[in-house]
Amino acid sequence: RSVLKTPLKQAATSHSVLTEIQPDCQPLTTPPKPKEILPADPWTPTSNLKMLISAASPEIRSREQRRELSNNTSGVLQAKHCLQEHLSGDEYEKSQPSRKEKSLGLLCHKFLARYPDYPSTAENNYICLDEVAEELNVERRRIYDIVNVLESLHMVSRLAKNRYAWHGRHNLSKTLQALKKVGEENKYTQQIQMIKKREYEHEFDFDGERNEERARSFGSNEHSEMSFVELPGMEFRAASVNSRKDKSLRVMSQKFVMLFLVSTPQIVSLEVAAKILIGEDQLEDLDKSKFKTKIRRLYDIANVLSSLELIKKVHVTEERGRKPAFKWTGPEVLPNIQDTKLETTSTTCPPPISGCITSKEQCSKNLFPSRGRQNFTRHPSLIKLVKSIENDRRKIQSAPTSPVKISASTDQNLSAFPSKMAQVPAIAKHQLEGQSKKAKEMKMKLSRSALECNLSSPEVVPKPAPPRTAAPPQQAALAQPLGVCPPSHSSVPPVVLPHTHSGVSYAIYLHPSQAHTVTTYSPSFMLQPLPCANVTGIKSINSKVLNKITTEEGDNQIATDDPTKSLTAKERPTIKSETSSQRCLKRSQALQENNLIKRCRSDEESLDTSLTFFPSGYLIPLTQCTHGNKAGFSDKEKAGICSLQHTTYSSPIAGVIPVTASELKAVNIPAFHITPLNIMLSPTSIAAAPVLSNSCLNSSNTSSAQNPSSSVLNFTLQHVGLIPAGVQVPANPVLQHVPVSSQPENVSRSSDNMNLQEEKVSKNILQLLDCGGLCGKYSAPCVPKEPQEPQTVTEIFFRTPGGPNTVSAVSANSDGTNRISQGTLYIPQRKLEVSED
DNA sequence: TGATCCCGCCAACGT
DNA sequence: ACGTTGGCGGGATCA
Repeated sequence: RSVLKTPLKQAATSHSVLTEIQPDCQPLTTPPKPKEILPADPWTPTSNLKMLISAASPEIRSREQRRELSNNTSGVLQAKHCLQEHLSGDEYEKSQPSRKEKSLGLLCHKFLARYPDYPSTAENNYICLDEVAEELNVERRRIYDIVNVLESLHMVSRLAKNRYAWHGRHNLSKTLQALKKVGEENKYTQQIQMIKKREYEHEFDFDGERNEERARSFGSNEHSEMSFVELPGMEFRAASVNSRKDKSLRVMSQKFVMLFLVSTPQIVSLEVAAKILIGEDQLEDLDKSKFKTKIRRLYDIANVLSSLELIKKVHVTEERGRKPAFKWTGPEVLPNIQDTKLETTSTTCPPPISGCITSKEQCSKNLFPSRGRQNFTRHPSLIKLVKSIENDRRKIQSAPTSPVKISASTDQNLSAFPSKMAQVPAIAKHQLEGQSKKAKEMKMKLSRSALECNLSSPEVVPKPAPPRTAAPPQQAALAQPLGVCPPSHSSVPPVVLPHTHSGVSYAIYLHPSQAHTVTTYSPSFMLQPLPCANVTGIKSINSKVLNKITTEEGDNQIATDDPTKSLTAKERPTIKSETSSQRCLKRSQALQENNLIKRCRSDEESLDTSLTFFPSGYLIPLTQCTHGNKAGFSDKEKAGICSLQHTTYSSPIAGVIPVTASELKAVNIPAFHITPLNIMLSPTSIAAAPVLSNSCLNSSNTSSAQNPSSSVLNFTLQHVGLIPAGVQVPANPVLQHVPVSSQPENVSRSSDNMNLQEEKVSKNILQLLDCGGLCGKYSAPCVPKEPQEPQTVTEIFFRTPGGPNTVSAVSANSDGTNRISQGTLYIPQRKLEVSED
């Protein structure tokens, strides 16, 4: 196997070049293109690092090195250090390339070093694959691996053959948001849970039934086909050029990223990822070879993502042993973009049906074309939902907490938006990252104990979270770390809160994932923009799979860690900047309300349901679109994305269904079985908690908004009576399970039970919804006919427009009473440990 | 050994 | 037909 293929150009320069050592930064052998490098924010630690790396010799080999590299600030220094040492000492050493020196990760670093993170729009950042390959002395094949992954993040886009455009991280936050959304729609969280559970149960499938059942339940298989997720601004370019089926790396990369974004701990093991990625297509024939191949590919992707510092390798230790996994170290992704503000906002809603919607849809349609026939049938599996929401501009005070820092930096997020703001220093980002890193782990351990207590009732002390004050956020933050119950709560005894208002004024949006087969594109239900800006979403997730499966992985445990970290650094970021940025966006001011658009795919199986509550009096069902099965989203995905930009959308079809709480009841809501939670709520009480925050789409860095929102959310919830005072809902988005016990004493009950209950609940809810006509057919097929038992628990998420900030669980009793567990968020866990390295 | 993952054959695509 | 992409999996390295 001599060199057959190597392209001419490259052939000449052997990889030997790589080996060469350059003491200094100056890249001798591989001259980086100066021009490109310059533009970006040279000064960020990262950039420096990159420079070093690029210049540096391959000497750097040990993992430590890599790690260092990935680390931000400190990393730079260390890296230097290391480099120097190595150079001097080891030069003679194995000149041979050593595998590591040829690693994709290193290559990727070099590649990235060539381009600025945030290229100015002015200059044209074109990438010529040939040139790059040549300069980096690698086969072009390798470059493809890198570029494909970058493409998946929209950091580059193909312009033409052999030519790509470099976008850097400008689109990153948007992309991540989009991916997160899609991931949620795909129910990846559930899939993950399921897989974990299976493993846990011993892979043996004795209980084929169950597995099967589960599998179907979330229709994991089907989902899979989703295709490449496009970003609004970039779609065309990319699409135009890429006709090839995006099958693997690109899509796989996106999916992989999605897994991180939807996982609470944000840690994904390769095994799980591989299974999910495979599983989608084909159910269970986990071929060994296939699995192996998938893993290989995942490593390739992971290497690139690691170079981007989006993930980092860790090991999850479970009962079974250590498993390789990766932890998300990238920016926190704001759940959405929407936001809402509160009461004030423009009451004027944008026209529900207005053209925007249509345009959007069309957009989506256009995008989807490639996929082909699948669409036709009612099975628009393709349809995904898009929630778009944007808006907000002024977020009231919500920003409160956000102090300073970010102010200046507009952040990448901004960049997402068009134009011209391109160059924002990434500094803020770095800062955030750096902060985040710090102590998470330690905290986690501490917090871990807290986790144990699933239910505790919060003490009575109500802590009013002032909607707008800054202070609250902190609390929220604390709570979040675990995602579970905040320590404080744990000790607290369950209290039942009277739900104060059963105010009529809230609307509930449901988007059952599969609710209807939507013939039309439109999601079966649309949200109407209500006068009130705020919207809170409640999502019930079918816990069937989820809950039961306690995570086998350390994820849960890990959760502790992450949250902590996230709290510290990330949340901080102010929101203000965002605001500003946003205003730039659309003038859709009127539209501001968030909109959610979701397409539903009629997946019978899927059980998810999400509810969004609006403070308005309307009950509006949303489709959740889990988009369907296989078809997922095709390139056209973008449609969804597009939606983002539009502030409001109303579903073309469905329109709004006004329902008052009472009506709701009438509708059968009673069916809602909510498990006995600590708090009782009348159905009506479920009202939405108005949330303030949020918003800004692309605002600042990473995570920011959550605190404020969470605080607001908490406040709201408390106010509304959904949660007892004093209870804080974690800001952390994603799914959280809340254990609910019918009786206080049950607190200690096993998770399993809880899970069961939850499942039931969800089912009940679904049924209920179905009855109400909210869910459409969805329930029947999906939900087993089990009689509802009084105690079931469902997870419900309260989502602030800004993001999935908070979650709380709500359970319903057959008696029609709704209760919310107090602040206890339960996350199933197993003892897992995550170790870096 | 198992975890990683480099290497490059070769098929699908594009032009 | 030839060049570009990139799926795929053998098998070398690493840990």
